[in-house]
Amino acid sequence: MPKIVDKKAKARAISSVALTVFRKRGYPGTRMSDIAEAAGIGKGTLYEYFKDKADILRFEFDRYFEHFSASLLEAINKDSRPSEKLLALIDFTLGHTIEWEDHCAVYMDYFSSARADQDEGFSLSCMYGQMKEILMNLIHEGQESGEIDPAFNAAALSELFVSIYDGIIIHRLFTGQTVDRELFRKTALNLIQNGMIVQGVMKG
Amino acid sequence: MPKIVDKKAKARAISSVALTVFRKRGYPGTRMSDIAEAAGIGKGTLYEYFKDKADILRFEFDRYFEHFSASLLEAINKDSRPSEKLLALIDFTLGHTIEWEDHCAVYMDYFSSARADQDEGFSLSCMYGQMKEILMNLIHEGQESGEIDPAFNAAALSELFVSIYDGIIIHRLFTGQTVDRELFRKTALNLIQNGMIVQGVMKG
Amino acid sequence: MPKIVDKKAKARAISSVALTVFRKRGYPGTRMSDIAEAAGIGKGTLYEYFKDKADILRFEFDRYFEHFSASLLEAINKDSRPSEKLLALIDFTLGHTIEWEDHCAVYMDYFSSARADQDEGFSLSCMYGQMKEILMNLIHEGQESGEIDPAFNAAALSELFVSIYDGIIIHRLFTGQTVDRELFRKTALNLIQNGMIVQGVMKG
Amino acid sequence: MPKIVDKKAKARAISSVALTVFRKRGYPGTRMSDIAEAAGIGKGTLYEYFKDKADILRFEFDRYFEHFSASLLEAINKDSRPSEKLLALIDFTLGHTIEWEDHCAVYMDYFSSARADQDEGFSLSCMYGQMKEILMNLIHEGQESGEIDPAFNAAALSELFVSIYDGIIIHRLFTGQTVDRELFRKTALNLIQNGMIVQGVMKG
DNA sequence: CATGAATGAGGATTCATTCAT
DNA sequence: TATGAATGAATCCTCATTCAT
Repeated sequence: MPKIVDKKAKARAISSVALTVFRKRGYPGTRMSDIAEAAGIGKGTLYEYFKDKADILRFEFDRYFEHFSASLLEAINKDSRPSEKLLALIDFTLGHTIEWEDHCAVYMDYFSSARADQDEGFSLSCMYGQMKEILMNLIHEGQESGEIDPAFNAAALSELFVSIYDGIIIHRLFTGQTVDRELFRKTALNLIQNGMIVQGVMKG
Repeated sequence: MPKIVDKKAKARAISSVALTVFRKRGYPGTRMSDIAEAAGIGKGTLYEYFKDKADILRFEFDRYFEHFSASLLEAINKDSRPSEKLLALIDFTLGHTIEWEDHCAVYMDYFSSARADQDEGFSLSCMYGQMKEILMNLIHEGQESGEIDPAFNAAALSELFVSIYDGIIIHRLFTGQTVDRELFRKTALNLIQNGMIVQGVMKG
Repeated sequence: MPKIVDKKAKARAISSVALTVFRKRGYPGTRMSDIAEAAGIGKGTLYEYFKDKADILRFEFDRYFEHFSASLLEAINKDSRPSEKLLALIDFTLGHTIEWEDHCAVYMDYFSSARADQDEGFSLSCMYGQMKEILMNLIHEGQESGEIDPAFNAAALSELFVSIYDGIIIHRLFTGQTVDRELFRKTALNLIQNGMIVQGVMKG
Repeated sequence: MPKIVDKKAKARAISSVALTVFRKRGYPGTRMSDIAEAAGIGKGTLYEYFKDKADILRFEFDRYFEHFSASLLEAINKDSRPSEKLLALIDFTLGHTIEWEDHCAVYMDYFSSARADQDEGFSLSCMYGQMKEILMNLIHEGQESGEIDPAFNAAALSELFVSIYDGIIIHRLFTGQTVDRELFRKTALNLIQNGMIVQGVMKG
């Protein structure tokens, strides 16, 4: 009678430990043995749960992304106006970088390693594309309803938002946090709100 | 009489080639032999001009940083008002990411994977620190003169600007460019300008 | 259940093989792959048991030194008179060079070329210092009790003995053995005995 | 009209500088560029005067050995009795290690590298053989004339003398000098004299 | 299932030697 | 003759992955 274990659960437990190690040492700087040691299991055991090193990263990234996607829709649908939805979305992403801070490091690691593996053309545009799509639609709607300054190019603006999201993550990764997170979040939101929203309409 | 070579010039030529290789293959994914081959020289020759792999990057980084610092002051000093200076500074950095695109991409790549051994004399925090200092001073001045919305926390705002700078670079690294650069630059500048500047004062 | 290996025993087996390779090819001339091949294992496996090349030697050196130190005290304490102890000590060291011939040869080889980086924890001077200390004390005692010719300077004489020890080893390394070892040992002992001991007292 | 230089003289000047570098860094630890730099010439120039790195060492060794051989005969022939000749010879060699101290380091380096180069059988016995031959003859003569203790095996004793010579050199190389050289020399000579010479005969 | 011992491909770096000038 | 720029063979060491137990 084989020992019965919840493979899924153990995989999650392992990758969760791995995440903290990745966070500390960076993905390329982390050895499989580091992970095994931190998880208190044998090196070989890792391969019972994951195909290879990248697979651990991928697994944890997927968790991150799934949660992100699911929560995103929820966050948007609370509000009704396009501009409100848009701000809610942005606020959500900023909050998400705080809540899933450890994963954000992985997020960067994931892209870097993915880029390195595939000589050319590993395009993340598909993943980002989804996000930009949502943003663009909201911007368009907001511009049509007069809530958002029509002077903005929707594609450029949505790309900017995604870039800001990435930037906040990586800058924190590089320098650590120097400013209080919630203050930082509010600052960012204010800047975007002031910069984008047509005041008369919002207030009216 | 020996062959006479302009060592400085050749070092620059090599590191310049190396940079494009780093861009294509990523820093960790680039072998010294790749660089040598691309530069049309022997592997050993690299070590006549550079201490090690990181030294090649450091060399280009210095060039980048020197140019950045020098141009920055120039860009700022054209204008007189704090808010104008601030916008000029932001505009300059955005333009700089376009002009030095390869360098930016490679640094992001390097720093996001180096983490573990970030002590080799790449003055990342020094560069960011300097930048934030300048930003904060301008924001403060602008707030005192009433040009910039006093509701903003200067430290948070300057960190946000630097984050946006990083974000633009890394997002481009991940996805390539999907939006016209100049349009993108203008969009970012507009958002920041609208979001931060007190209109009455500016127009007055 | 993993393969269980007596790491200590395997390390000794490997280093033991390595020693013979060092002896044959010289320390600098021995490649890690030579050792691996001779030991019938993979190159990487060496690093499971030893930090680096020098560590293999260090391991054998420790074994040698431990055995040397332990046996030394034993050899001395059999006799009671200082002069007898001294001769026993010298006799012991001469015998030791025969018994541990390979080790001796390799150390000479190592130390005569290492010079530049003699800081890695080979306690050469410590070993010599200890030895000279013991020798000097015995000589002094012997001189006080009238067994040893008081004309000798104790420090110089003990340094001479250690030099002879080194000389016997290195000469054998260079030329191989041309004279029967036991005869050689006896000759050396006689010379020293005759040269140092005050006859009247010994015989009396 | 070519620049006329005394090739021999320049070679000697170079190898003389090289010697001091070898002494300091050891032969394997000395780079050709180190020598060139110390000699104030270009790296390539070394190859105008020497076939390769080993050739520089060999050159300097030859100088040493030639001087040694020539002076040796001189030293011996001053005295007439075998035992006096023998002691003079030993005294000469001891003095020689003091006078040619720098070369002694090279002497060891030379043998080590020679051993490393030739997988097997690089036998120094020919060189040492000459020395041992002389020693053995003197010992035999001394024993026949009753000056030297007939209990000694001449071959073993002469090998011992050569070993002591080597030992003094290498021990000094390892540990530096701790005892005054002249005192050390006298001590060694006394030990040998007392140990070997039949007193009655010498004095008689 | 679990393990960790074994592996070897892979890469950075060194340095004696060559050779164009 | 003198040079030093260029070279690439050679070697150490790392670490993801495999597999016998």
